[in-house]
Amino acid sequence: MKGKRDKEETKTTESDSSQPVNFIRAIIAEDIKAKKYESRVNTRFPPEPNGYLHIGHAKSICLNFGVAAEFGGLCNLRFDDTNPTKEEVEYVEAIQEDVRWLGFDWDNRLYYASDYFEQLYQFAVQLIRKGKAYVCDLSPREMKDYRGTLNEPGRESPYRNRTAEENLSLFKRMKEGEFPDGSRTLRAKIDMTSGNINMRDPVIYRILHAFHHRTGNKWRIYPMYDFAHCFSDSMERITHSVCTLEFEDHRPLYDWFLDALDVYHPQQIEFARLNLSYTVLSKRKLIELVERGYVSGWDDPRMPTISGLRRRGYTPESIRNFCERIGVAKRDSMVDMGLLEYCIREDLNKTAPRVMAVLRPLKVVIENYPEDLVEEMEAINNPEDPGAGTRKVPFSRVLYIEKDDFREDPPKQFFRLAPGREVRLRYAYYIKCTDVVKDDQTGEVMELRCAYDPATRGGDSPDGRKVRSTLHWVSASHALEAEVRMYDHLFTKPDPNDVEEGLDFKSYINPDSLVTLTSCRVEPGLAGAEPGSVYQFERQGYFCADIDSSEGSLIFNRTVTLRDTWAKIEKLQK
RNA sequence: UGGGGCGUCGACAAACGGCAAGUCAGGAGACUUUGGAUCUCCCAUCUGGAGGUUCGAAUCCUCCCGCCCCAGCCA
Repeated sequence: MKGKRDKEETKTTESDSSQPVNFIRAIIAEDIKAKKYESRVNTRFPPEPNGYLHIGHAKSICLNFGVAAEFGGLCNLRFDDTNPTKEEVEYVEAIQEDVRWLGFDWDNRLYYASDYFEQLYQFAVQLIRKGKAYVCDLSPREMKDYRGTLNEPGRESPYRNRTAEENLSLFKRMKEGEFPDGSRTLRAKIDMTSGNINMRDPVIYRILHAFHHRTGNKWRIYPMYDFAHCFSDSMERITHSVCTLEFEDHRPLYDWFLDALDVYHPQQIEFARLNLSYTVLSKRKLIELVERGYVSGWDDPRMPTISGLRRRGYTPESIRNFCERIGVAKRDSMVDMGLLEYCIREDLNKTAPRVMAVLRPLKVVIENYPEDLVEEMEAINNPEDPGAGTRKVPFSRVLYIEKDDFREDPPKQFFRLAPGREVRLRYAYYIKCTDVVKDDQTGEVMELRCAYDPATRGGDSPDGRKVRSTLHWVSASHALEAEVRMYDHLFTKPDPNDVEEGLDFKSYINPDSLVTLTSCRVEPGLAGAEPGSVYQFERQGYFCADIDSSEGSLIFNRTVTLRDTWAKIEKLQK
């Protein structure tokens, strides 16, 4: 058993072409070789519970948990909950659900920065004792003024040289709640002339008389990110503290705090955050979409949130594959939404049962088909998976086909049904269109009259004649009615963050990002489709039963369309 | 004009001085009872630019150009 495992491990390390190398994996591999951190690997995923997780977080989750697993290490889940004014339990619960759903497990290593408040307070006291921190009475306005600008150095606070005793006493009184919000801060004493503004005596603690979702009213002072994060990493004995590029400037501060108290020192490594075309991935913007009602909620299937993607029909597997494919690097980039769509198609193609559903029904009467006859046609559930078996689909004289599958004046290369033309009905018969019934007033095509060839049952013609097209269909009297929500990109612009003068990102919201179709007809086998279950509606795309769906009212979300060669041709013709 | 990063195919992204991987997109064809899937082939004589070092440079050096981040008591 052990021998076998060793062999497998050897194999995977040798063929590391299967695991794309990225610079973070490379650093960790080298550290292990150099016996740094006793060759341990312990990463962490540290979300702030102030919003839902999105696909950009998935990149970080896959990286942190993935790399830990790969090197036989651990990854902690830690809530970075140091700002009670923005954080909520709703988010901490949703975040855990999403990480778990993505397929990752933190075992018993669920931590909160707020669990460290007492220890963090002690660290701050130590810093004061060492003369490396001081209580500052500058108002926010004044502090900004003293900070200087990008080009000019800052000036030292007049409170910078208080004695340790005075600082200790003041800091204690801050903790006790003696002072109002904003009246004082605890600051690190570093260098007001530093070119790196983060080093110009950054605030470590601020006064906040706010209720914290975990510590209640116990604290009136809360640590800032830079202070809390490095020490949290240190206390958890994190080896590699992976974060996004905007924290690169904070690394000197991260290092400064840990060195100042000479404690265990993880290393911070930064990578570029994900940008995805046709959507936004900033929490601020996502919150705005939710709160202003541009979408139905965090789990609106158009949202790039994990919960939105889940409701849309994306699988954890497809998202993990996506994160693997996009790679990890330090340069800013914008990943094509098409790649995410490719990943879900790739997954669903292998697993989704095929089914026939008519989204925009057009009535077809097979005039030479017996009035009362109903035949059960055998259909393949998944051509990619023979084990998925077959099913029976009822066929009768009156059917529905897709409106788009008929053209009175078929353009070049349109192979589907047209007057006088013969096509195949999938798993059924060849039919030929003999007549078109139109509305007298509008001229709209209301119904097609067709003739079938009984010799083609099952879809093959004994005389070997070919038809260019195969259409999906449902039997009118057997089909179930369903609502189908056709989702598309939330934004019309590849980069909605690139705003023109006088507009903002919301100006580019796609008005057709949701088109609801109500009188769709689906094959009877879909009765009672489990919410969340995904199907391929043949020739259309992948659809999943929405959580709003029930036995009595079927609702499907379009996850993604199938690749559509005809749509491409048609677009070129226009 | 300060500090920190980054520039390789339309989009991602490898290559760590030895002669530009792979993936998506795109194109051509084969096959096809999904215009799906699958399969085959094509798609950077070139790595932001200019010099230099070297037998040899995307990789090293110099200068230039461009893009991103930082002036919250947010993370």
